[in-house]
Amino acid sequence: MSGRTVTITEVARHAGVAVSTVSYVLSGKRTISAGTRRRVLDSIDALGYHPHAGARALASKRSNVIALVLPLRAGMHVPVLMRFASAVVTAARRFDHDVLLLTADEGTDGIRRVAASALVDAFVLMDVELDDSRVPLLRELAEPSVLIGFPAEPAGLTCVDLDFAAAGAQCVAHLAERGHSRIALLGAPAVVYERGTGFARRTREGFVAAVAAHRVTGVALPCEETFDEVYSTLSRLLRDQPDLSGLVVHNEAAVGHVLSALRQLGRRVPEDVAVVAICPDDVAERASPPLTSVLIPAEEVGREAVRLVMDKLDGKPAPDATLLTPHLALRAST
Amino acid sequence: MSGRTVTITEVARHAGVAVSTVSYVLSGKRTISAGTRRRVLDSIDALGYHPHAGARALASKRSNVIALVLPLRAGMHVPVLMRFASAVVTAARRFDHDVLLLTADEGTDGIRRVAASALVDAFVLMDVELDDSRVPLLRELAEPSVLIGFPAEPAGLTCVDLDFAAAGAQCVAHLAERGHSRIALLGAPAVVYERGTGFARRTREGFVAAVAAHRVTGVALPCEETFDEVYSTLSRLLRDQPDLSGLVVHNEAAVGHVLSALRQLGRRVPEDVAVVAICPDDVAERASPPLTSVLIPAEEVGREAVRLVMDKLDGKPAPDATLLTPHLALRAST
DNA sequence: GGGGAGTGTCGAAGCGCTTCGATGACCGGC
DNA sequence: GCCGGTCATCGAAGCGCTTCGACACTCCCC
Repeated sequence: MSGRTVTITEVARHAGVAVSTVSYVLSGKRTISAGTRRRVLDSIDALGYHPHAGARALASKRSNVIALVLPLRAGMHVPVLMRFASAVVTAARRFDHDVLLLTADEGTDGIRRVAASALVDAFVLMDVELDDSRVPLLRELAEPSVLIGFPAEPAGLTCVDLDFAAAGAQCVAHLAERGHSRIALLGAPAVVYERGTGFARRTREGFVAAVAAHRVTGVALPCEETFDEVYSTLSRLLRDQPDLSGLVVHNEAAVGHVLSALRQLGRRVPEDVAVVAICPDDVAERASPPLTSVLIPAEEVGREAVRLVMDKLDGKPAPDATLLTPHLALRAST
Repeated sequence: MSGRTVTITEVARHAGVAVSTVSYVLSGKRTISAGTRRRVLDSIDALGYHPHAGARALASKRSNVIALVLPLRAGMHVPVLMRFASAVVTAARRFDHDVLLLTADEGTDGIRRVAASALVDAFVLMDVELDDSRVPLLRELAEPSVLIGFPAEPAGLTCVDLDFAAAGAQCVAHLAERGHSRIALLGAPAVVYERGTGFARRTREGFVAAVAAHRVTGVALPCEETFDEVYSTLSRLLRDQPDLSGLVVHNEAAVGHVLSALRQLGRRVPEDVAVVAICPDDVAERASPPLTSVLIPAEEVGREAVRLVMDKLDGKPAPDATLLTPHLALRAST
């Protein structure tokens, strides 16, 4: 099979109709009688026809490809990124679109280039930061875009993310309900807060607000990702506050170290210290003990981002902000 | 700026030349006088011209896009995958190509579809397994492809990977030189070996061969990824072989647990047990103590894969197998 | 039983680019 | 001073598709 590539003309000839009729069968943009449609569809499959993407893009001014733009900083959050990416591809396919991968190496030029060359119809940006250099460019582009994460000035943009403030608050509420009155948040490395990464700050804000609301004592600390740093942070914390009994960990890479360090400091989980994590499910499940956690719903975020960008492509209005409700999964650590 | 999109016709008019001349300036396929070239290039920049990707693909039968096909199984190896992906994109850009991301969800149909629709010119497959359903399809496609990893029957295919057998052997050699005569390999979870994943097996083979060659005692065990499993495997191992003093860990997810478990079993690293890991650099560096490791050179593999696929696109011959030499980085754990 | 409103289908004109053959201008050799 | 050969450039023919206007029917209402 597949000697040469099959064109719409051959399909038309095979089905005994005009080329335009085949096109209309495929696009559904004009009514076609059931009989003709059948014949055309049969010919399509008999010949193994696939429309030529370039020709289609040229004639229709739509490439049916969206760009997925990777974050500026590699190294953070990595496994989650992969799940986002995979979710975005899967969701895009459901709208009959493919996904072009763009890295930050090329910076804003890459975005400009693929937009200008009509390679893609729209953009999904992952892991947007508060002060993101790609954002101003997006504003002047004709192509629609959706951001995963929130920049400092999100007005007029379409952004999706987990509601991290609610996630932080939910962890506090959970620990408070369990009777813990002195708790701590171990967050991202200090540099991440300084850089102004939105999700880290928002979690902390949610934590702080909930601590006040629930009338418990809580302290939020940044947390480096080496065992030694985690160990010393924790031992200091437990020395200063011996009755600390609840811990919220929002740092995927440090989760394992936190558990090891507690073990080594002679604290049992959950008997002495209850631990809630904000991290992907697989990390929480693989920990020992498995962690009660607020999962980062990568699939859901990816799917939602694609849905929004498709709405915008169709000219439908899209809400500026979409915050996905966090869900707490109960496991052995609380 | 950028009211409407600029076409080659407008560039030609602006520069006072024919459309074909502009095209030849861009492609270099015919000689153009220096003066004309200059004028054309100036016009291109003045107008901000970018060739329309679809039109170009239609006329030239080349899309300048390659497909990057994600592995069938998600969840394994994840951060490394992301680095591969990023390396592939960066390398592809150097050849003026973009990268389309394909997931396994769509299976072989996705590959067939993008090939038939001329969306991509070539394929790079990540994390190929011994018995990979995508391989037979690739063989019948006209588009060139390169595999990262090795299937069971690689004849006639172009494959790239780290030389895992050499990596396993190198770890053994390193430990043997340091005077360790009783060592063990903690590998991937049992299911990974059963599934026939190439890199896991090849590391083990390299380990076993090197153990014999260096006349040391060595045992290779699969290794699950929860702390409890790691702990019990290790404690059993140390009970049965109290003088075991060298450990090779080829399981990114278990690295942290191995160190915690050793700590908890009262063995110091490297004083009591020397540990070598085969894992990405960042994992080795973040461990405590930082691990001597054979790094998985994601960037290099990605770059090499792209280079090979571009050679094939140009009709140049490409070697069937490319094995990248492993490099051992000395750190505190041995 | 003639006019208007749908239906279903066709033909042709592009979309923006590459590429092939043709054409002029210019050169050196006789 | 005319001929063959480069060199630089042009014009036009597609590439495979979508879309627009036109056309031929059928149906129904007055």
